[in-house]
Amino acid sequence: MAESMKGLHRTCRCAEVTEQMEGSTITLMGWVQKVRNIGGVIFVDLRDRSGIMQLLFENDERGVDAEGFDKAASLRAEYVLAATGVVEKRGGEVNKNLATGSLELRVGLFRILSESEVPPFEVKEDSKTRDEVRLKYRYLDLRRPDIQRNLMLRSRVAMLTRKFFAEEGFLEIETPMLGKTTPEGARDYLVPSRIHPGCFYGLPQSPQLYKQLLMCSGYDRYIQIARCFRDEDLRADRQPEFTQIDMELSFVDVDDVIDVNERFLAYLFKEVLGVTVPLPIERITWQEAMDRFGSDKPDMRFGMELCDVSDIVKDCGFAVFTNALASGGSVRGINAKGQGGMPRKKIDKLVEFVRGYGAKGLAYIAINADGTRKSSFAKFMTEEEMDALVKAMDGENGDLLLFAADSKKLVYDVLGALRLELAKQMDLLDKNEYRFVWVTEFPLLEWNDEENRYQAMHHPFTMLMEEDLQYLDSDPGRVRAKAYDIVLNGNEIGGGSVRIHQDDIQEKMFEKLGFTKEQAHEQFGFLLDAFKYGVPPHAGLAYGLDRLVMLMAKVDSIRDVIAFPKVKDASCLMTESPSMADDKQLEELHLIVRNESAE
RNA sequence: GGCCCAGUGGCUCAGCUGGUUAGAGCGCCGCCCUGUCACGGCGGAGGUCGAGAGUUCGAAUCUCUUCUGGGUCGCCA
Repeated sequence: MAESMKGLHRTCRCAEVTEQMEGSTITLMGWVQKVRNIGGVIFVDLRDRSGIMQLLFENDERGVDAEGFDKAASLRAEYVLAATGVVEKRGGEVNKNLATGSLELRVGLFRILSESEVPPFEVKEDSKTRDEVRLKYRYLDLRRPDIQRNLMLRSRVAMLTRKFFAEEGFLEIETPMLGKTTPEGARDYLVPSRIHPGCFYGLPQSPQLYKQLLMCSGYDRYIQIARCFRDEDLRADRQPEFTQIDMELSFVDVDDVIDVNERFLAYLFKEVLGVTVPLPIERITWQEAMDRFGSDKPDMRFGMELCDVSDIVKDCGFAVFTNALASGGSVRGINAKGQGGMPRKKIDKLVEFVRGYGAKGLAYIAINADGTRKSSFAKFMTEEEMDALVKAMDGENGDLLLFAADSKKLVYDVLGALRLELAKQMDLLDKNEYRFVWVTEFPLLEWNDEENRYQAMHHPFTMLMEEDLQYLDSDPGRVRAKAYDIVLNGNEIGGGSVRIHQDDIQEKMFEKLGFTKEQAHEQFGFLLDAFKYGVPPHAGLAYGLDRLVMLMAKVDSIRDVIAFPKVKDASCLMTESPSMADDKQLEELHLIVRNESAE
C-alpha cells in the first residue's frame, strides 16, 4: 500500500549527504536499489539521480519499531521510499565504490511512497539488456545511472551553449515547426492541414530559411537549440528527429564563424570534460581531407594516410591498376603498420568489407618480418616495380600494404572506410582523445547521375569562393564553396557556410541547379523576395547536438543520449507510434472521403 | 531496397557435427541469519528454444519463409 509523503520534505539527494552532516536528522527520498536483509538488521541502498546512500534498519530505541522492521523486510527493488533518520558513520567497512561509502542513514521513520512490480530487468549501470527490451521499458532504462549521467551531461551542454552564445551577443529565437515542405534534400515529414484540403506542412529539416530571414530582419546574431526532422533511414548516429545547435551571423565571413565557434568548443569541452582544446583548431581543405584520409570527415587521431601510387604503377603489368588509370581513376594505398602477419582469412574479410563499398577487390602486399613478401598481384609485376611500390608506400618489414584501384571517388570511399576499419581492429581509437578539425572549401556542386544534373553539396544558398566564380559556367564541378564542417574524431558534428546574399549570384546558382525561375520562386520565393529589401552578408553553422553529446559521453549510439529515441524503422517501442489514425481524424484531414452513397 | 549479426525461463548466455527429462549465472518466491555492500546458507517455482512451413523415425540444432532488434551500404541538398 502506498503511503503519503505528507509532512515530510526531502532534505537533499542521496549522494549529497556528506560527513559534515553526521549526527543530523535528514529525510531522503528515492528508489530501492538493493535490499540486503541479514536477519536482525536490514541494509537498503537508496538511489536517486545523484547516486546511492545506504539506509540502516534496526529494531531498537535509535531505529525503527517492530512494525517498521517488518515493513522494511517487505521492501523490494524499485519501491519508492521516504526515509527519515540520523546520518552516522558506518559501523562496518567503508564502501570505497560509493561517494557516501563511509556513511549510512539510521532510519527512524520511513514510508513506502510507491511499491513496484519486479522490473523486467535490473536497473543498473552497463546494461547488457537487449535494446528491444530497454526501449519498451524506456522509463526504467532511463533510471540507469549511466543513462542519467548522459542526460545530465546533455542538459549541461545545452545550458552552457546558451550561456556562451548569450554572452557573445546572440539572441535565441524560435522558428516554426509547421513550415513549407521542400522537395529538395531529405524527405520531409508531412503534416496534413485540416483547414486546407490537400495541403501539407513540412516539419523542418533545419531552420535554414528562417534563420536567413532573421538576418534580413536585422537580428544579426541568432541561435536556437532546434528540433529537426528528416524522414530518412536511421543509423547508430541518426534519428528521425534530432536536435541542432543552430546559429546565423550577419556581416561576417568564414573566419568570423570559425573564430566564435572554436572558442565555443574550447569553452564547452573545458567546462564539461576538463579537456583543453588547443586553438586554433587545425583546418584542412576538402581536397586535402580526401587525398590524405579518403573522407570529408577524417578521424585525425591516427595516421595511416592514403598514398597515391598512380604514377608508380602506371606502366606496370597489373591490368586492374592500369585499367583503372586508363579510365580516369586512381590507384592508392594505405600502410597498416605491423599488420604484415595478418592471416589470410582476416585479409579476405577486409576484401569482403571493401566490396560493401562497391570495390571490386583489394590488392595487398604483406611484408613478412624477414622481408619476404606475400602479395595478391606480385605475379603481374616485376621485382623492380614491386620494390618501387613498397618504397613509395614506406613499407617496412612486418607491414601490410593495401591498394584500391577504381574511380577516384570509389578509391577515396573504399580506403577511407578501410582505414577506419583497420584502426578499429588495431585499437588505435581512444575515446578520451578529442581531435577536432575544420574541413573547408567543399565543392559547391556535385554531379547527380540519376537526375543527370548538378546539385548543391550543402544547399542552394551556399556562397562560392570568389576566385572560382570564373569556372561556374565552364567547369562547375571545380567551383569551391565557402562551406565548412567541424569534425571531431571522424564525426561531422557541425557544418555551415557563408550564404549568397547577392540576387544575381543566387539566380545563377538556381540556374546551375536546373531550377527554372518559376520553380525557384515557388519554393523559395519568400526568401528571394526578402533579398530584394536589403540583405546583409551572412553566414552560419549548425551542430548536431545529439552527436556532440554522444562523443562527449563516450557512447556509441545516439540513442544513449536521447531520452525517448526511436528504433531502426522510426517507430517507438514504448508508445508504439506511429499508429493508425481513426477514420474520423482522416476525414477531417481530407485524407479519406466518407462514402455518402451508402444510405 | 541490398548485405551482415542476433533472437533459448524475467535478464544475460551455454547447448547447434540432429538423438533420453533443454542447462548455468543473476533475478524471483519461501525459510534461516545483527554489519552487509556481487551478503551468506537451505529449499522452490519458472522455458510450446521469436513465429510458420519443410526434411527426418526424431529438430533448439538442418532448409525455406516470416517477424523483431542491432550494424551497415544506398539514402541523409
